Amino acid sequence: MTASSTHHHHSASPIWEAHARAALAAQGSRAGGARQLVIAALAGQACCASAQEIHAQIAATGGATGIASVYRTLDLLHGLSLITRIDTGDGVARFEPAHPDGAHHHHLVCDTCGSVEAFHDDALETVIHTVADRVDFRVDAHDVVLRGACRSCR
Amino acid sequence: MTASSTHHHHSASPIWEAHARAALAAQGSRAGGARQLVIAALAGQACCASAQEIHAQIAATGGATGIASVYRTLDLLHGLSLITRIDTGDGVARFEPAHPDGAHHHHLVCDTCGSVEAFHDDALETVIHTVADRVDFRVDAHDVVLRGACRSCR
DNA sequence: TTGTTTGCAAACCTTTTGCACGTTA
DNA sequence: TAACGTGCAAAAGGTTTGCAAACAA
Repeated sequence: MTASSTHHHHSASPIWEAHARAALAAQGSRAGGARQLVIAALAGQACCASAQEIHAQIAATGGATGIASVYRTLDLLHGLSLITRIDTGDGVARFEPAHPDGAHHHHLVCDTCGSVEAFHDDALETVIHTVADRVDFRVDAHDVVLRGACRSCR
Repeated sequence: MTASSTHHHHSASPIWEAHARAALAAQGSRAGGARQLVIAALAGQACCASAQEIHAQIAATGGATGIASVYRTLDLLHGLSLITRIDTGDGVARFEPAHPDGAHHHHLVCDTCGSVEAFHDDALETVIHTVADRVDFRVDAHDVVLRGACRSCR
């Protein structure tokens, strides 16, 4: 049994939040207000979210942040490999926490309604590592996106 | 022997070009000038290309086309599944001919120089189909992007 | 002729950047 | 205080759309 379900594995990551804060501090970054809000929003999301969505969610919880700070924080976190960037094909970048243990999932994107679900598959990971070893390329990361119709749109 | 090399499989597709033209005609579309130029440019490309690149290449070969017509044609072709859309992660959509026999490849993207190479792997295709069968989602297409550093940037 | 396609320009959206002000350590 | 972070507004792409002229069938 190599495959898990498509259910989300977590809807909030206090562990990741602490990890991210520590990594930033260790790197010499300061703990500004906008930065904290973005990290908290990322930690609280179930799957990937765009910069605009994170900005909106911060506003919805009473926070106030410039959109530029959201983009700058995402850029900073991504540069430190604290978040993963996902392109679901609609021209908008989405992000989600990158777990320190390397655990990650891939995405099912509905072409009709645009919803995104997560899935994980060990056999898929194994094959990708095999491919990564044989190509003349140093592979640091990989993305797999399955497109089609979700349960409700099907 | 399940895996092929990372070399490009074709640098021009007259077969695809005829196929695309026939599909458009069968569907009632007219053969306008811009449309022909975009189809010819797609047929002649080795791997995926963005709308802007296709537009530039048409200009380079003496053609003249409005960028809007390039986007409209790409949209039309994509809607008929005559081309595949690839997102390499830089926020620009890229396209390449979709072969009628379903043959396709995936991409290696260099995070340093942005170059894109193609690769194919049968085991990867098999695993993806297995995953597609088990998830609660109708999977119509899939994309795999491996990121890292190409030979020259490594 | 008649509906389709095209080109231009303007509009849209996401993302980036310059710069002055506010904040952290 | 000295460097860093933030917000605003403007700029920079890429992509889409309205519309009148050009064109294919």
